[in-house]
Amino acid sequence: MAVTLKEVAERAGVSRSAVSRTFTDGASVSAKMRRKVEKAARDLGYSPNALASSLTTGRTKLIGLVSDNFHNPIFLEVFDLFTRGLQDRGLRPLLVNLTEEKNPENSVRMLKQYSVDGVVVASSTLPTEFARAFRDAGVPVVHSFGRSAAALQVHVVGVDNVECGRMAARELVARGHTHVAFLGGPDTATSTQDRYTGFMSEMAAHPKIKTTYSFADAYSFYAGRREMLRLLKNTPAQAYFCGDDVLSIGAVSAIRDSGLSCPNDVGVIGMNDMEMARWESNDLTTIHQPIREIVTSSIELMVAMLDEPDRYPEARIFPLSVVERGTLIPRIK
Amino acid sequence: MAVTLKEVAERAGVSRSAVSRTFTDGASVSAKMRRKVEKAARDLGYSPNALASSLTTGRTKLIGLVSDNFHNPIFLEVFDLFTRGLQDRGLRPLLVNLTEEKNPENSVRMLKQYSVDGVVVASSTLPTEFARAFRDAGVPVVHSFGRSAAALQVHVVGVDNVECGRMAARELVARGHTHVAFLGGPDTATSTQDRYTGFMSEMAAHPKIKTTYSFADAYSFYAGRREMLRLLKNTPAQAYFCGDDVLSIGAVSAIRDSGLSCPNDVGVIGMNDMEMARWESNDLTTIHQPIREIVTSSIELMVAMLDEPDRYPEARIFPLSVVERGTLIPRIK
DNA sequence: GAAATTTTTGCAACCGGTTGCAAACGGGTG
DNA sequence: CACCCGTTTGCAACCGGTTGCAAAAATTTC
Repeated sequence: MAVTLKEVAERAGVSRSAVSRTFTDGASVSAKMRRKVEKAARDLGYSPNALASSLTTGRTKLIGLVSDNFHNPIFLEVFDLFTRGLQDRGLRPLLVNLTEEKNPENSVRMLKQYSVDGVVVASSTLPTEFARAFRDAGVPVVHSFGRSAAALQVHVVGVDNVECGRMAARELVARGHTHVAFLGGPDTATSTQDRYTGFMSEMAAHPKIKTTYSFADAYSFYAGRREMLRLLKNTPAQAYFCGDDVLSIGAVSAIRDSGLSCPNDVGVIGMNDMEMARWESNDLTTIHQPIREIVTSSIELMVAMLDEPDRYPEARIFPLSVVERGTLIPRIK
Repeated sequence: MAVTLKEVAERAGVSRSAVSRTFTDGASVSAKMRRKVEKAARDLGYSPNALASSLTTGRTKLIGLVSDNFHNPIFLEVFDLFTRGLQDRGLRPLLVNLTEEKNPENSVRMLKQYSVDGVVVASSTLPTEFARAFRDAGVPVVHSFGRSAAALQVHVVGVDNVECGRMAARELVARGHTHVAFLGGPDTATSTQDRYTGFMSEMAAHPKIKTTYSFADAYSFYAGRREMLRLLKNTPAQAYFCGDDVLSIGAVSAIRDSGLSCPNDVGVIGMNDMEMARWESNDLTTIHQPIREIVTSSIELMVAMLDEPDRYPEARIFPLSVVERGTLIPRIK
């Protein structure tokens, strides 16, 4: 079917090695030879078989892009950034959907079978064992949007979710509220756990402010809406830190549909600052997570690891910032 | 690094062929042999190299998943369905982001280099030349969400966008409006062109109803909002068919922010019925596109083509249906 | 229990490339 | 022109598997 090296060699009247060399840069070929080979290759429409060469070189330029987050629109932005960034560096993303996959075994095996050069785990909800499983299989791993444990086992790029929780708490405190609350995503997600910890630790410094918390069962609109509707049946807090923008939008819809004003009766601050948060119809006050920078940095780290697989693991933590919009009353003073 | 067939063979004290055979189903191996080999393989942690075997079998189980639509949240649903569907059949999606790519050459070459078994082009905006370019390269192609031309060149799975335009027109007519309009996405997208054609052809049967049209420059919130704000400066139509849900949500936000009521002063009907359309905060009347069925069918078609590459091209067209929600006044009568 | 038949196994060539090594080449010196 | 040295080229082995073929083993038949 496809044109092979051998055919090109025959047509150009040279050895197979010569053809191979003209297509690997850094190899020694004379100008004359190169011209002959390129002509023959062009005539035949030859392009080298990347998989065959990977057999000897040990590199496939395939990168496993593993995620379990196919429902939160922010991940479309993430996939866009990852695919383009990888492509620009000549790497090919092999997408793995881990939704409903409770253990990493299968994916590890599959990615090993395809000899990926590295794996990017892009998820804030997957337990750290997943990333570790890939590392244990001897594959370079970057965990984007992951948790940076003290005893770092794999490279992590993301934000400090504990600090995120604190930051949200400080924002709510700065509004002068007397009752604030944490409305997290599923409490199995590491990001939720950390934000909860941060939120609570900051609030511990303000014992006079009543602080409550609860968890929605997913990072989704309906989970947020449902949980907020439930909360509104009793005495709700004056403002909520929701663990995610989509969740927040659901919560806001619950507040408004209950005949309450969103910033005035019940405030909401989200997390992520996805594109949709900016839409005038949502106008969500939220904490900005620099996803572009996180993705870019993850890719750079991945590229570096391809040359230096045993690189000492590092955590790259990016700063967060509050984006003030219309779902939280202004700071006092 | 990785364990090879040869090592397993040595440890089990058998030939390499024997090992190969126990890992290819349908091959002849005795139960005793199988046990020996599997034991050795397990001890060594062996798993066969899919790329090496592809060299002789000519199959990689790699499927190029090509798209240029990384900004419309509905495509996250599409990617979710595709990746899971392909995985379930033992196929691996190699994701290609065609954003900003004006010609197919590079991607065709790249996918050929990786010897993909097939290509799924998932886009309603890419010109048909892209799909054709892959077919010309001798790779099985399915164009999902594509246009089904009369002279079909590649397999297409999707909806009839001309009919979609007609259906929207009929809905607006049924409301008794005297001025309706088409607000399309970019007029370079084939889906927009077809919906425009259908809309106009249906309205031609109602000469007493004023019909106008315009195009937003993307399938995006801001494009929709911007265009609608512009339209509202003059005499707007009583109801608009917007070429996409995200566009619609932008248009609705423009209407409401201008102090007008959305169903009563200016109505909107969208297209796609993405998850977000259902959210109470949007409550968008729209035309449902059965993406789950389209994706499933695309995958089935792809699988069929792997066995029969020269299959005669077919178009699989799925029916649309109107989902009535809150952005269009009720039908009269 | 021998012959005929079927199943299992190993050999060796092959898939499409890469690469270490040594031979061939080219050009500069003396 | 012989000699030397740096480049360029081809040979052949190898990467990790698969597979047609024939020999070996197991099973069936009489």
